[in-house]
Amino acid sequence: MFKIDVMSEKPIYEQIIEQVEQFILIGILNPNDKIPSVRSMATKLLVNPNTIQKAYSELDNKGIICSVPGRGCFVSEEAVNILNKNKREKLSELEKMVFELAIAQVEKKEINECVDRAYEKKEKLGND
Amino acid sequence: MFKIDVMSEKPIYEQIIEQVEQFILIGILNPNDKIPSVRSMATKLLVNPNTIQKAYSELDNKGIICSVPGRGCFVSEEAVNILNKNKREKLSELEKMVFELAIAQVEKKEINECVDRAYEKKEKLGND
Amino acid sequence: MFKIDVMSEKPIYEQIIEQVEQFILIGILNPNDKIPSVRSMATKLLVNPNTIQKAYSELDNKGIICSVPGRGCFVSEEAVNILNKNKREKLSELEKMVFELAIAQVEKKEINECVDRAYEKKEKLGND
Amino acid sequence: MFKIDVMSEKPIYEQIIEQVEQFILIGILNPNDKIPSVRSMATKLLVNPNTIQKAYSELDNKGIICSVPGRGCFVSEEAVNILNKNKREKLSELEKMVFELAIAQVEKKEINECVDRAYEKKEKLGND
DNA sequence: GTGGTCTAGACCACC
DNA sequence: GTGGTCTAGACCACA
Repeated sequence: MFKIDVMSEKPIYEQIIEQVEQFILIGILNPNDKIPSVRSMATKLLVNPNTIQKAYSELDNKGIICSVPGRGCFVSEEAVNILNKNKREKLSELEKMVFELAIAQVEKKEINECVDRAYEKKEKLGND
Repeated sequence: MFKIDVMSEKPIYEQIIEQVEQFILIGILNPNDKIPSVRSMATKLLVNPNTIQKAYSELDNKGIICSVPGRGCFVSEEAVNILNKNKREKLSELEKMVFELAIAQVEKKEINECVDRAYEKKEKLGND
Repeated sequence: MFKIDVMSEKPIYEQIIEQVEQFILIGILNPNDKIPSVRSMATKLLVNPNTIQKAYSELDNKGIICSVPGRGCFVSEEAVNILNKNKREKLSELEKMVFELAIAQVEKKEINECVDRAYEKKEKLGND
Repeated sequence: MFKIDVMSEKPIYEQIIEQVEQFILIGILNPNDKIPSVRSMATKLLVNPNTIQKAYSELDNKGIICSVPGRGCFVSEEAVNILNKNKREKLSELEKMVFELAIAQVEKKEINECVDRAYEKKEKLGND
Protein backbone atom coordinates (compact mmCIF):
# COMPACT_ATOMS: atom_id res chain seq x y z
CA MET A 1 0.00 0.00 0.00
CA PHE A 2 2.62 2.56 1.02
CA LYS A 3 5.66 3.15 -1.10
CA ILE A 4 8.73 5.31 -0.62
CA ASP A 5 11.52 6.39 -2.92
CA VAL A 6 14.80 6.52 -0.99
CA MET A 7 16.54 8.31 -3.85
CA SER A 8 14.00 11.12 -3.99
CA GLU A 9 14.97 14.60 -2.88
CA LYS A 10 11.84 14.64 -0.76
CA PRO A 11 12.52 13.36 2.77
CA ILE A 12 11.04 9.98 3.55
CA TYR A 13 8.88 11.27 6.39
CA GLU A 14 7.29 13.80 4.03
CA GLN A 15 6.64 11.10 1.46
CA ILE A 16 4.74 9.17 4.10
CA ILE A 17 2.76 12.20 5.22
CA GLU A 18 1.86 12.91 1.64
CA GLN A 19 0.67 9.38 1.00
CA VAL A 20 -1.45 9.19 4.14
CA GLU A 21 -3.05 12.49 3.15
CA GLN A 22 -3.69 11.35 -0.40
CA PHE A 23 -5.20 8.06 0.74
CA ILE A 24 -7.58 10.04 2.95
CA LEU A 25 -8.54 12.44 0.17
CA ILE A 26 -9.10 9.62 -2.32
CA GLY A 27 -11.17 7.74 0.23
CA ILE A 28 -8.92 4.73 0.70
CA LEU A 29 -8.54 5.75 4.32
CA ASN A 30 -11.65 6.98 6.09
CA PRO A 31 -12.29 8.60 9.48
CA ASN A 32 -11.64 6.25 12.39
CA ASP A 33 -9.72 3.81 10.18
CA LYS A 34 -6.62 2.47 11.88
CA ILE A 35 -3.38 3.21 10.05
CA PRO A 36 -0.40 0.82 10.19
CA SER A 37 1.63 0.86 13.39
CA VAL A 38 4.97 2.63 13.44
CA ARG A 39 6.88 -0.61 13.80
CA SER A 40 5.04 -2.58 11.12
CA MET A 41 5.35 0.28 8.67
CA ALA A 42 9.06 0.69 9.44
CA THR A 43 9.82 -2.98 8.83
CA LYS A 44 7.73 -3.15 5.64
CA LEU A 45 9.35 -0.05 4.15
CA LEU A 46 12.84 -0.92 5.45
CA VAL A 47 12.99 2.45 7.11
CA ASN A 48 14.10 3.65 10.52
CA PRO A 49 11.14 3.66 12.96
CA ASN A 50 12.08 7.18 14.02
CA THR A 51 11.31 8.31 10.49
CA ILE A 52 7.79 6.86 10.61
CA GLN A 53 7.35 8.27 14.10
CA LYS A 54 8.21 11.72 12.83
CA ALA A 55 5.67 11.46 10.02
CA TYR A 56 2.92 10.31 12.38
CA SER A 57 3.75 13.02 14.92
CA GLU A 58 3.35 15.70 12.29
CA LEU A 59 0.09 14.21 11.09
CA ASP A 60 -1.07 14.16 14.69
CA ASN A 61 -0.06 17.80 15.19
CA LYS A 62 -2.00 18.78 12.09
CA GLY A 63 -5.04 16.97 13.54
CA ILE A 64 -5.22 14.60 10.60
CA ILE A 65 -4.60 11.47 12.62
CA CYS A 66 -5.06 10.76 16.29
CA SER A 67 -2.52 8.67 18.21
CA VAL A 68 -4.00 6.64 21.01
CA PRO A 69 -1.17 5.26 23.15
CA GLY A 70 -1.37 1.53 23.37
CA ARG A 71 -3.99 1.22 20.64
CA GLY A 72 -2.55 2.81 17.52
CA CYS A 73 -3.18 5.73 15.17
CA PHE A 74 -6.54 6.54 13.65
CA VAL A 75 -7.74 8.88 10.93
CA SER A 76 -9.51 11.77 12.64
CA GLU A 77 -13.08 12.90 11.89
CA GLU A 78 -11.97 16.31 10.62
CA ALA A 79 -9.10 14.98 8.49
CA VAL A 80 -10.76 15.71 5.14
CA ASN A 81 -11.79 19.21 6.19
CA ILE A 82 -8.31 20.07 7.35
CA LEU A 83 -6.75 18.79 4.16
CA ASN A 84 -9.12 20.77 1.98
CA LYS A 85 -8.17 23.96 3.81
CA ASN A 86 -4.68 23.70 2.35
CA LYS A 87 -6.04 24.35 -1.11
CA ARG A 88 -5.33 28.08 -1.04
CA GLU A 89 -1.65 27.69 -0.22
CA LYS A 90 -1.21 25.12 -2.93
CA LEU A 91 -3.01 27.26 -5.46
CA SER A 92 -0.77 30.25 -4.80
CA GLU A 93 2.25 28.00 -5.14
CA LEU A 94 0.86 26.79 -8.44
CA GLU A 95 0.32 30.34 -9.62
CA LYS A 96 3.93 31.19 -8.88
CA MET A 97 5.09 28.20 -10.87
CA VAL A 98 2.90 29.01 -13.86
CA PHE A 99 4.22 32.56 -13.72
CA GLU A 100 7.78 31.28 -14.00
CA LEU A 101 6.84 29.20 -17.01
CA ALA A 102 5.06 32.18 -18.57
CA ILE A 103 8.27 34.19 -18.26
CA ALA A 104 10.15 31.34 -19.90
CA GLN A 105 7.99 31.97 -22.99
CA VAL A 106 5.80 28.91 -22.45
CA GLU A 107 2.47 29.42 -24.20
CA LYS A 108 -0.74 29.26 -22.21
CA LYS A 109 -1.91 26.49 -24.52
CA GLU A 110 0.86 24.21 -23.27
CA ILE A 111 -0.08 24.89 -19.68
CA ASN A 112 -3.70 24.06 -20.39
CA GLU A 113 -2.77 20.77 -22.03
CA CYS A 114 -0.74 19.97 -18.96
CA VAL A 115 -3.70 20.70 -16.70
CA ASP A 116 -5.93 18.55 -18.88
CA ARG A 117 -3.55 15.61 -18.64
CA ALA A 118 -3.50 15.86 -14.86
CA TYR A 119 -7.31 15.81 -14.65
CA GLU A 120 -7.56 12.89 -17.05
CA LYS A 121 -5.13 11.02 -14.85
CA LYS A 122 -7.33 11.70 -11.86
CA GLU A 123 -10.47 10.54 -13.71
CA LYS A 124 -8.83 7.21 -14.48
CA LEU A 125 -7.91 6.79 -10.85
CA GLY A 126 -11.51 7.43 -9.80
CA ASN A 127 -12.75 4.67 -12.11
CA ASP A 128 -10.53 2.01 -10.59
CA MET B 1 17.58 44.83 -8.35
CA PHE B 2 18.23 41.59 -6.48
CA LYS B 3 16.28 40.64 -3.39
CA ILE B 4 16.51 37.75 -0.99
CA ASP B 5 14.23 36.44 1.69
CA VAL B 6 16.30 35.21 4.63
CA MET B 7 13.25 33.57 6.21
CA SER B 8 12.47 31.48 3.14
CA GLU B 9 13.01 27.73 3.26
CA LYS B 10 14.79 28.06 -0.05
CA PRO B 11 18.54 28.49 0.43
CA ILE B 12 19.84 31.95 -0.32
CA TYR B 13 22.16 30.73 -3.05
CA GLU B 14 19.21 29.15 -4.86
CA GLN B 15 17.20 32.33 -4.59
CA ILE B 16 20.02 34.17 -6.28
CA ILE B 17 20.36 31.56 -9.02
CA GLU B 18 16.63 31.81 -9.63
CA GLN B 19 16.68 35.58 -9.87
CA VAL B 20 19.63 35.72 -12.23
CA GLU B 21 17.88 33.17 -14.46
CA GLN B 22 14.62 35.12 -14.40
CA PHE B 23 16.35 38.40 -15.21
CA ILE B 24 17.92 36.71 -18.20
CA LEU B 25 14.61 35.25 -19.37
CA ILE B 26 12.80 38.57 -18.94
CA GLY B 27 15.55 40.34 -20.82
CA ILE B 28 16.83 42.54 -18.01
CA LEU B 29 20.15 40.75 -18.32
CA ASN B 30 21.39 40.02 -21.83
CA PRO B 31 24.27 37.95 -23.23
CA ASN B 32 27.67 39.41 -22.40
CA ASP B 33 26.20 41.69 -19.74
CA LYS B 34 28.32 41.84 -16.63
CA ILE B 35 26.51 40.74 -13.52
CA PRO B 36 27.31 42.27 -10.11
CA SER B 37 30.61 41.15 -8.62
CA VAL B 38 30.60 38.57 -5.85
CA ARG B 39 31.64 41.09 -3.26
CA SER B 40 29.37 43.95 -4.27
CA MET B 41 26.36 41.65 -4.32
CA ALA B 42 27.33 40.21 -0.95
CA THR B 43 27.56 43.61 0.71
CA LYS B 44 24.34 44.89 -0.89
CA LEU B 45 22.34 41.83 0.17
CA LEU B 46 24.05 41.64 3.57
CA VAL B 47 25.09 38.10 2.80
CA ASN B 48 28.41 36.27 3.05
CA PRO B 49 30.47 36.42 -0.17
CA ASN B 50 30.80 32.63 -0.13
CA THR B 51 27.06 32.31 -0.53
CA ILE B 52 27.11 34.45 -3.66
CA GLN B 53 30.17 32.61 -4.87
CA LYS B 54 28.30 29.34 -4.60
CA ALA B 55 25.38 30.69 -6.61
CA TYR B 56 27.69 32.03 -9.32
CA SER B 57 29.69 28.79 -9.45
CA GLU B 58 26.54 26.80 -10.09
CA LEU B 59 25.40 29.22 -12.77
CA ASP B 60 28.84 28.88 -14.35
CA ASN B 61 28.64 25.08 -14.24
CA LYS B 62 25.25 25.22 -15.91
CA GLY B 63 26.77 27.38 -18.63
CA ILE B 64 24.43 30.26 -17.91
CA ILE B 65 27.13 32.68 -16.87
CA CYS B 66 30.82 32.73 -17.53
CA SER B 67 33.20 33.62 -14.68
CA VAL B 68 36.44 35.21 -15.77
CA PRO B 69 38.89 35.51 -12.86
CA GLY B 70 40.04 39.06 -12.44
CA ARG B 71 37.39 40.46 -14.77
CA GLY B 72 33.98 39.44 -13.49
CA CYS B 73 31.00 37.27 -14.41
CA PHE B 74 29.16 37.63 -17.69
CA VAL B 75 25.91 36.26 -19.07
CA SER B 76 26.81 33.61 -21.64
CA GLU B 77 25.62 33.57 -25.24
CA GLU B 78 23.70 30.33 -24.81
CA ALA B 79 22.10 31.30 -21.49
CA VAL B 80 18.58 31.75 -22.89
CA ASN B 81 18.77 28.49 -24.85
CA ILE B 82 19.90 26.54 -21.82
CA LEU B 83 17.17 28.05 -19.69
CA ASN B 84 14.47 27.28 -22.23
CA LYS B 85 15.55 23.66 -22.39
CA ASN B 86 14.33 23.26 -18.81
CA LYS B 87 10.73 23.79 -19.93
CA ARG B 88 9.89 20.10 -20.13
CA GLU B 89 11.06 19.32 -16.61
CA LYS B 90 9.09 22.22 -15.24
CA LEU B 91 5.98 21.21 -17.12
CA SER B 92 6.06 17.68 -15.74
CA GLU B 93 6.53 19.11 -12.26
CA LEU B 94 3.53 21.32 -12.86
CA GLU B 95 1.44 18.39 -14.03
CA LYS B 96 2.26 16.50 -10.86
CA MET B 97 1.20 19.45 -8.78
CA VAL B 98 -2.08 19.92 -10.61
CA PHE B 99 -2.73 16.22 -10.17
CA GLU B 100 -2.35 16.55 -6.42
CA LEU B 101 -4.80 19.42 -6.42
CA ALA B 102 -7.22 17.45 -8.55
CA ILE B 103 -7.15 14.66 -6.00
CA ALA B 104 -7.81 17.22 -3.28
CA GLN B 105 -11.15 17.89 -5.03
CA VAL B 106 -10.05 21.22 -6.49
CA GLU B 107 -12.19 22.00 -9.52
CA LYS B 108 -10.55 22.53 -12.87
CA LYS B 109 -12.17 25.96 -13.03
CA GLU B 110 -10.13 27.11 -10.06
CA ILE B 111 -6.92 25.90 -11.66
CA ASN B 112 -7.74 27.76 -14.85
CA GLU B 113 -8.38 30.99 -12.96
CA CYS B 114 -5.03 30.53 -11.30
CA VAL B 115 -3.31 30.09 -14.66
CA ASP B 116 -5.06 33.18 -15.98
CA ARG B 117 -3.85 35.27 -13.06
CA ALA B 118 -0.27 34.15 -13.67
CA TYR B 119 -0.42 35.14 -17.33
CA GLU B 120 -1.99 38.50 -16.54
CA LYS B 121 0.85 39.13 -14.13
CA LYS B 122 3.35 38.36 -16.86
CA GLU B 123 1.55 40.67 -19.32
CA LYS B 124 1.82 43.56 -16.89
CA LEU B 125 5.52 42.93 -16.51
CA GLY B 126 6.00 43.02 -20.26
CA ASN B 127 4.35 46.44 -20.46
CA ASP B 128 6.73 48.04 -17.95
CA MET C 1 42.35 4.53 -0.09
CA PHE C 2 42.10 8.21 -0.94
CA LYS C 3 45.15 10.43 -1.10
CA ILE C 4 45.63 14.12 -1.64
CA ASP C 5 48.62 16.25 -2.44
CA VAL C 6 48.36 19.55 -0.59
CA MET C 7 51.22 21.01 -2.59
CA SER C 8 49.62 20.32 -5.94
CA GLU C 9 48.36 23.22 -8.05
CA LYS C 10 45.16 21.26 -8.51
CA PRO C 11 42.57 22.20 -5.86
CA ILE C 12 41.99 19.54 -3.23
CA TYR C 13 38.32 19.20 -4.09
CA GLU C 14 39.22 18.43 -7.71
CA GLN C 15 41.75 15.83 -6.62
CA ILE C 16 39.01 14.10 -4.70
CA ILE C 17 36.55 14.27 -7.60
CA GLU C 18 39.22 12.79 -9.83
CA GLN C 19 39.95 9.93 -7.48
CA VAL C 20 36.33 9.02 -6.93
CA GLU C 21 35.84 8.97 -10.70
CA GLN C 22 38.90 6.82 -11.23
CA PHE C 23 37.89 4.34 -8.53
CA ILE C 24 34.54 4.00 -10.28
CA LEU C 25 36.13 3.48 -13.69
CA ILE C 26 38.60 0.94 -12.33
CA GLY C 27 35.82 -0.90 -10.57
CA ILE C 28 36.93 -0.33 -6.98
CA LEU C 29 33.71 1.57 -6.45
CA ASN C 30 30.59 0.11 -8.00
CA PRO C 31 27.03 1.40 -8.44
CA ASN C 32 25.15 1.71 -5.14
CA ASP C 33 28.36 1.45 -3.13
CA LYS C 34 28.47 3.89 -0.26
CA ILE C 35 31.41 6.26 -0.42
CA PRO C 36 33.06 7.57 2.76
CA SER C 37 31.05 10.16 4.65
CA VAL C 38 31.99 13.81 4.37
CA ARG C 39 33.24 13.95 7.92
CA SER C 40 35.17 10.68 7.99
CA MET C 41 36.94 11.56 4.76
CA ALA C 42 37.72 15.03 6.07
CA THR C 43 39.32 13.73 9.25
CA LYS C 44 41.26 10.99 7.45
CA LEU C 45 42.69 13.38 4.87
CA LEU C 46 43.20 16.17 7.43
CA VAL C 47 41.09 18.45 5.31
CA ASN C 48 38.18 20.73 6.13
CA PRO C 49 34.77 19.01 5.76
CA ASN C 50 33.60 21.84 3.50
CA THR C 51 36.25 20.91 0.97
CA ILE C 52 34.97 17.34 0.81
CA GLN C 53 31.42 18.62 0.73
CA LYS C 54 32.25 20.69 -2.31
CA ALA C 55 33.74 17.69 -4.11
CA TYR C 56 30.72 15.53 -3.30
CA SER C 57 28.28 18.26 -4.36
CA GLU C 58 29.92 18.50 -7.75
CA LEU C 59 29.90 14.74 -8.18
CA ASP C 60 26.22 14.80 -7.26
CA ASN C 61 25.50 17.55 -9.78
CA LYS C 62 27.26 15.55 -12.46
CA GLY C 63 25.04 12.58 -11.58
CA ILE C 64 28.01 10.41 -10.65
CA ILE C 65 27.07 10.01 -7.03
CA CYS C 66 23.79 10.43 -5.25
CA SER C 67 23.75 12.25 -1.89
CA VAL C 68 20.96 11.17 0.42
CA PRO C 69 20.75 13.45 3.47
CA GLY C 70 20.94 11.47 6.64
CA ARG C 71 22.05 8.31 4.90
CA GLY C 72 25.20 9.03 2.96
CA CYS C 73 26.52 9.27 -0.59
CA PHE C 74 26.21 6.43 -3.07
CA VAL C 75 27.67 5.71 -6.51
CA SER C 76 24.85 6.17 -9.01
CA GLU C 77 23.76 3.55 -11.54
CA GLU C 78 24.72 5.68 -14.51
CA ALA C 79 28.08 6.76 -13.11
CA VAL C 80 30.16 4.69 -15.52
CA ASN C 81 28.11 5.78 -18.52
CA ILE C 82 28.46 9.43 -17.62
CA LEU C 83 32.18 9.07 -17.11
CA ASN C 84 32.67 7.31 -20.41
CA LYS C 85 30.82 10.07 -22.23
CA ASN C 86 33.71 12.39 -21.40
CA LYS C 87 36.03 10.42 -23.63
CA ARG C 88 35.67 12.73 -26.61
CA GLU C 89 36.56 15.84 -24.66
CA LYS C 90 39.59 14.17 -23.18
CA LEU C 91 40.74 12.91 -26.56
CA SER C 92 40.59 16.37 -28.09
CA GLU C 93 42.53 17.71 -25.12
CA LEU C 94 45.10 14.99 -25.68
CA GLU C 95 45.40 15.85 -29.36
CA LYS C 96 46.06 19.45 -28.50
CA MET C 97 48.79 18.40 -26.12
CA VAL C 98 50.45 16.07 -28.60
CA PHE C 99 50.33 18.87 -31.15
CA GLU C 100 52.24 21.15 -28.79
CA LEU C 101 54.86 18.48 -28.30
CA ALA C 102 55.09 17.91 -32.03
CA ILE C 103 55.82 21.59 -32.50
CA ALA C 104 58.50 21.34 -29.81
CA GLN C 105 60.28 18.92 -32.13
CA VAL C 106 59.39 15.83 -30.12
CA GLU C 107 59.56 12.79 -32.39
CA LYS C 108 56.49 10.65 -32.82
CA LYS C 109 58.50 7.69 -31.58
CA GLU C 110 58.86 9.26 -28.17
CA ILE C 111 55.12 9.90 -27.96
CA ASN C 112 54.40 6.29 -28.84
CA GLU C 113 56.76 5.03 -26.13
CA CYS C 114 54.93 7.25 -23.70
CA VAL C 115 51.57 5.82 -24.76
CA ASP C 116 52.94 2.31 -24.40
CA ARG C 117 54.12 2.97 -20.87
CA ALA C 118 50.69 4.27 -19.90
CA TYR C 119 48.97 1.16 -21.22
CA GLU C 120 51.45 -1.14 -19.51
CA LYS C 121 50.74 0.65 -16.26
CA LYS C 122 47.04 0.06 -16.76
CA GLU C 123 47.62 -3.66 -17.53
CA LYS C 124 49.48 -4.11 -14.27
CA LEU C 125 46.63 -2.48 -12.40
CA GLY C 126 44.14 -4.85 -13.99
CA ASN C 127 46.14 -7.85 -12.80
CA ASP C 128 46.00 -6.84 -9.15
CA MET D 1 49.89 37.59 -35.12
CA PHE D 2 49.04 37.12 -31.45
CA LYS D 3 45.57 36.08 -30.39
CA ILE D 4 43.98 35.64 -27.00
CA ASP D 5 40.75 34.08 -25.85
CA VAL D 6 39.31 36.06 -22.94
CA MET D 7 36.75 33.36 -22.22
CA SER D 8 39.38 30.63 -21.85
CA GLU D 9 40.09 29.12 -18.46
CA LYS D 10 43.76 29.71 -19.16
CA PRO D 11 44.93 33.11 -17.87
CA ILE D 12 45.70 35.66 -20.54
CA TYR D 13 49.32 36.05 -19.51
CA GLU D 14 49.86 32.31 -19.91
CA GLN D 15 48.26 32.37 -23.32
CA ILE D 16 50.76 34.98 -24.37
CA ILE D 17 53.72 33.10 -22.93
CA GLU D 18 52.55 30.00 -24.75
CA GLN D 19 52.26 31.78 -28.05
CA VAL D 20 55.64 33.44 -27.82
CA GLU D 21 57.18 30.05 -27.03
CA GLN D 22 55.38 28.35 -29.90
CA PHE D 23 56.39 31.05 -32.36
CA ILE D 24 60.00 30.50 -31.30
CA LEU D 25 59.77 26.73 -31.65
CA ILE D 26 58.09 26.96 -35.05
CA GLY D 27 60.72 29.43 -36.18
CA ILE D 28 58.48 32.44 -36.69
CA LEU D 29 60.48 34.18 -34.01
CA ASN D 30 64.23 33.68 -34.07
CA PRO D 31 67.07 34.58 -31.69
CA ASN D 32 67.61 38.35 -31.45
CA ASP D 33 64.25 39.11 -33.07
CA LYS D 34 62.46 41.96 -31.37
CA ILE D 35 59.06 41.06 -29.98
CA PRO D 36 56.21 43.62 -29.79
CA SER D 37 56.44 46.22 -27.03
CA VAL D 38 54.28 45.85 -23.96
CA ARG D 39 52.21 48.87 -24.86
CA SER D 40 51.63 48.03 -28.52
CA MET D 41 50.69 44.47 -27.66
CA ALA D 42 48.32 45.62 -24.93
CA THR D 43 46.47 48.02 -27.20
CA LYS D 44 46.26 45.53 -30.07
CA LEU D 45 44.90 42.76 -27.85
CA LEU D 46 42.66 45.10 -25.81
CA VAL D 47 44.34 43.85 -22.68
CA ASN D 48 45.69 45.49 -19.57
CA PRO D 49 49.39 46.37 -20.04
CA ASN D 50 50.15 44.80 -16.66
CA THR D 51 49.05 41.48 -18.09
CA ILE D 52 51.51 41.71 -20.97
CA GLN D 53 54.18 42.90 -18.58
CA LYS D 54 53.65 39.84 -16.45
CA ALA D 55 53.97 37.51 -19.42
CA TYR D 56 57.17 39.18 -20.57
CA SER D 57 58.64 39.15 -17.06
CA GLU D 58 58.11 35.42 -16.80
CA LEU D 59 59.63 34.83 -20.21
CA ASP D 60 62.57 36.95 -19.12
CA ASN D 61 62.96 34.97 -15.90
CA LYS D 62 62.95 31.74 -17.86
CA GLY D 63 65.71 33.18 -20.05
CA ILE D 64 63.62 32.91 -23.19
CA ILE D 65 63.52 36.58 -23.91
CA CYS D 66 65.77 39.38 -22.84
CA SER D 67 64.37 42.78 -21.86
CA VAL D 68 66.62 45.69 -22.65
CA PRO D 69 65.30 48.80 -20.91
CA GLY D 70 64.63 51.55 -23.41
CA ARG D 71 65.11 49.29 -26.42
CA GLY D 72 62.56 46.47 -26.08
CA CYS D 73 62.43 42.72 -25.67
CA PHE D 74 64.42 40.28 -27.77
CA VAL D 75 64.39 36.51 -28.24
CA SER D 76 67.45 35.13 -26.47
CA GLU D 77 70.11 32.94 -28.09
CA GLU D 78 69.35 29.96 -25.86
CA ALA D 79 65.55 30.23 -26.17
CA VAL D 80 65.13 27.09 -28.29
CA ASN D 81 67.39 25.05 -26.03
CA ILE D 82 65.54 26.08 -22.91
CA LEU D 83 62.19 25.30 -24.46
CA ASN D 84 63.28 21.87 -25.54
CA LYS D 85 64.37 21.03 -22.03
CA ASN D 86 60.71 21.13 -20.95
CA LYS D 87 60.02 18.06 -23.04
CA ARG D 88 60.38 15.61 -20.17
CA GLU D 89 57.83 17.34 -17.96
CA LYS D 90 55.34 17.54 -20.76
CA LEU D 91 55.86 13.91 -21.68
CA SER D 92 55.16 12.73 -18.16
CA GLU D 93 52.04 14.87 -18.10
CA LEU D 94 51.02 13.26 -21.36
CA GLU D 95 51.62 9.81 -19.97
CA LYS D 96 49.38 10.57 -17.01
CA MET D 97 46.64 11.69 -19.33
CA VAL D 98 46.88 8.64 -21.56
CA PHE D 99 46.75 6.50 -18.43
CA GLU D 100 43.48 8.12 -17.40
CA LEU D 101 42.03 7.45 -20.83
CA ALA D 102 43.26 3.84 -20.69
CA ILE D 103 41.39 3.39 -17.43
CA ALA D 104 38.29 4.84 -19.05
CA GLN D 105 38.38 1.88 -21.44
CA VAL D 106 39.69 3.90 -24.37
CA GLU D 107 41.44 1.57 -26.80
CA LYS D 108 45.04 2.19 -27.71
CA LYS D 109 44.01 2.40 -31.33
CA GLU D 110 41.99 5.53 -30.62
CA ILE D 111 44.93 7.13 -28.87
CA ASN D 112 47.18 6.38 -31.81
CA GLU D 113 44.74 7.91 -34.27
CA CYS D 114 44.69 10.97 -32.07
CA VAL D 115 48.48 11.18 -32.12
CA ASP D 116 48.49 10.78 -35.89
CA ARG D 117 46.04 13.63 -36.33
CA ALA D 118 48.22 15.89 -34.19
CA TYR D 119 51.32 15.15 -36.27
CA GLU D 120 49.47 15.64 -39.54
CA LYS D 121 48.34 19.00 -38.27
CA LYS D 122 51.94 19.90 -37.52
CA GLU D 123 53.08 18.77 -40.98
CA LYS D 124 50.57 21.07 -42.64
CA LEU D 125 51.80 23.94 -40.54
CA GLY D 126 55.34 23.28 -41.57
CA ASN D 127 54.42 23.48 -45.23
CA ASP D 128 52.83 26.93 -44.91
C1' DG E 1 25.42 9.38 12.67
C1' DT E 2 24.44 11.60 7.77
C1' DG E 3 24.43 15.57 4.14
C1' DG E 4 23.46 20.68 3.43
C1' DT E 5 23.70 25.64 4.29
C1' DC E 6 25.81 29.62 6.03
C1' DT E 7 29.18 32.88 8.25
C1' DA E 8 33.63 34.90 9.09
C1' DG E 9 37.80 35.57 7.67
C1' DA E 10 42.05 34.34 5.18
C1' DC E 11 44.98 33.80 1.06
C1' DC E 12 45.93 33.33 -3.86
C1' DA E 13 46.06 34.37 -8.84
C1' DC E 14 44.61 37.47 -12.22
C1' DC E 15 43.64 42.07 -14.41
C1' DG F 1 39.40 45.65 -8.23
C1' DT F 2 37.98 40.55 -9.85
C1' DG F 3 36.91 35.30 -9.12
C1' DG F 4 38.50 30.94 -6.67
C1' DT F 5 39.98 28.02 -2.87
C1' DC F 6 40.29 26.81 1.78
C1' DT F 7 39.73 26.71 6.93
C1' DA F 8 37.18 26.88 11.23
C1' DG F 9 33.24 26.50 13.33
C1' DA F 10 28.21 26.81 13.67
C1' DC F 11 23.40 25.24 12.85
C1' DC F 12 19.73 22.58 10.64
C1' DA F 13 17.09 18.62 8.81
C1' DC F 14 17.09 13.83 8.25
C1' DA F 15 17.65 8.69 9.58
